[in-house]
Amino acid sequence: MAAAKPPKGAPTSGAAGAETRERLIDACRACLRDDGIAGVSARAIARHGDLNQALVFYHFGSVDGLLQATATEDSQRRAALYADRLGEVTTLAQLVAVGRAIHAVESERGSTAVLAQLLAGSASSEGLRAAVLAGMEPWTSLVAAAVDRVVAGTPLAEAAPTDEVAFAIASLFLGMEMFAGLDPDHDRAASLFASLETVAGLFDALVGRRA
Amino acid sequence: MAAAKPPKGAPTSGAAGAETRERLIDACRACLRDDGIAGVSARAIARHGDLNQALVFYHFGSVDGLLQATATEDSQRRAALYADRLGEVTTLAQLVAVGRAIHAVESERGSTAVLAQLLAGSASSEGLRAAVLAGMEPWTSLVAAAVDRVVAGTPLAEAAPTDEVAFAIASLFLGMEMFAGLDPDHDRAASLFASLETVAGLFDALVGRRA
DNA sequence: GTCTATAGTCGGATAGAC
DNA sequence: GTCTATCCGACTATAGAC
Repeated sequence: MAAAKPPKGAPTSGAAGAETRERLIDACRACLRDDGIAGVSARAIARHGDLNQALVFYHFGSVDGLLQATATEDSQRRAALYADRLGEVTTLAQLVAVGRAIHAVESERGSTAVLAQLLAGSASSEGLRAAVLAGMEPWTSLVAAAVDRVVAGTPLAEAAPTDEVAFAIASLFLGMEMFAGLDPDHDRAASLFASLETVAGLFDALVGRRA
Repeated sequence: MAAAKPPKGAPTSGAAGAETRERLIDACRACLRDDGIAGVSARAIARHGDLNQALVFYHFGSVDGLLQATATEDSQRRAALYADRLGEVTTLAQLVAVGRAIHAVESERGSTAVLAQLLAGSASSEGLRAAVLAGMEPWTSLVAAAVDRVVAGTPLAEAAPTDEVAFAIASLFLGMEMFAGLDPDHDRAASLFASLETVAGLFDALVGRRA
């Protein structure tokens, strides 16, 4: 319920401490990916990174603080990594192609699964909820801008406000990943993207765009 | 990790026990909705339903057993409730309208949020994973059949295999609900459905359908 | 079938040695 | 900054009274 309260502001400034901080966040990611939010604890995280349990509290004040830091760092990494590619999108086919590529990478890394678990955890932590929400904003802005360019000058520009489409795309990614965890055998997302590319091609042709 | 193992098969057959079973499942739902999977415990569930903590173990063998029973019952309820309406869908506009109605009801009840939490929890419980997966099947079949009727005779019949569209729709619902929990102030799902109805109208007109 | 009581375990968090 | 040791509360699960 309480936000992160490290002993004194940010206790880490030296180089040694900064590396430990990173290792803790990495371990937290791995723990979320392998065991889910329900399996997270300071001890479980420490086991995943071969670290000492007390370090969680020294560097982040609480388990919740570490989860918040993980959410923040993950979303910054994502935005930095994909800003360029999303910025170049001008057709639906390109948007779908970029989406497919991003999904492939993030799914492989398990990053979307981690986000899903953080979201689930935000039901019981106000601070985590705020951190995840703040982290989503730059991402959805990027997608919204891309959608803006795709529909510009088509009849859909009015019908499908970009915020909503960006929201739909983000929701789709997240939901797909949650279901993917259920049944890892067949990768439905991959075949869905293949179908989407066909539809996107039809759409672009319809509105007179070329890739 | 272990599946449900009630003391002896199904220990409940009398009427009194059956009611307690229901109250436990209701309390489990409420607990998942309010606190998320990370906040679930036999004690927390008991508090939500004003019940005794030991009853969880008598009726379901373990907390995980109760979560599995909740997943199963919830999906049966959902399928029974919406089979009729989905069965009558033949246009995209109808499908979107039914989707909007279902989302409104389920979102209000918190049922989709409960499903999202159960899915998150299935990362750490093989038994729960199986229960949720089994519960999804009748539902996706219904949606797939509806999509089948919608695209029959259009160019999309080839491009968008119904299983994938059903998967996409289910994913979208789930993802939307998870994000909705982040930011309950504006209901993005509602405005998205409004936009979708416009697009659906365009599509139906394009393929020569009328609602 | 439901309750109280309790054994045993695990996790959050801190104190203090190094 | 990192480690060990530890307190304390919450949890799962069971035994046994009612």
